[in-house]
Amino acid sequence: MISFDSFVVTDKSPIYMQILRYIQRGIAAGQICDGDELPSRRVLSALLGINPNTVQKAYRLLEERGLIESHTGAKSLMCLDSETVEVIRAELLESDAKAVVGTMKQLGISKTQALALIERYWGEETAE
Amino acid sequence: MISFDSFVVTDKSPIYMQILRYIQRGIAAGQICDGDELPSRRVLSALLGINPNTVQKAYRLLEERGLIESHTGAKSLMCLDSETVEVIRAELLESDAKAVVGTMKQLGISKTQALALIERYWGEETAE
DNA sequence: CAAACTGTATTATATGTATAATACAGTTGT
DNA sequence: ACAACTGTATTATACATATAATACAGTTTG
Repeated sequence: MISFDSFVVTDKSPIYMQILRYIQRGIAAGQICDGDELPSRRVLSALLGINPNTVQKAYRLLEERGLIESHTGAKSLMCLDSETVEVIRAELLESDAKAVVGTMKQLGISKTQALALIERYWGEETAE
Repeated sequence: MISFDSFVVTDKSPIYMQILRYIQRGIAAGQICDGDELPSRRVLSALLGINPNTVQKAYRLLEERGLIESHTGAKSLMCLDSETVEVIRAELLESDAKAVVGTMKQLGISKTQALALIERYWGEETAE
């Protein structure tokens, strides 16, 4: 069963989009795998304190992207192959990197300063 | 006169928020200074191809934050002191750094990998 | 079988964002 | 003074997001 423990709604973007991204990041990080069971619409909505329709909207998008399989009455399952996982991972990495480079450049930060800043905010990550 | 040449509406967030951020980043980068003249609501809306009311909403927020001064009939001017500029700069840097660190960590990237990725996407920035 | 769960669909309501069309008061430039 | 610009305000409309309250069909489980 996919966990939503670390899901938080701080963002101002639509909740159904945040759910979508949460799943995609889970896939990219290898925490969410093919065949994994998703919480039901009602259960997840109760868990997150949001409307079932909002969860449904997110799940519908995931299905349209071919990432999950849903059938009336049955539980919804993740539907992934290794190629899909790699594509998602690459997409997320690229968009993240581009975003940070873009905003930092706009602030007039040098590459060295940017790297130092990120290193500092990485915090107590010791190993690696 | 403050330039909006490098302003683009790609983001999904509200346009008036994007205008707000654009100004704030300009302030932080030192491109926008105290006393600078803002384009009028009508002119900027025509320039960006959006509704005057949307620009007004952004300008109103800037005024509520004390960053601009507006008076009926008169042109709107930036209203900044060095302390304000530093606060804005620090806020933007912190939120950007936190955002990228958060998302990269969620993807299970190591600090070294993250730094390498950013360095790569920084592109052809030669000096510094 | 029957109860309790699934997914799916519909209708209504509220709010935020954006547009459109005006209107009016104050300032600026000729 | 007068025209052309400013800022500000109002009303109406449209769309996206989110909630609420149901309803129904299919499955899973005891």
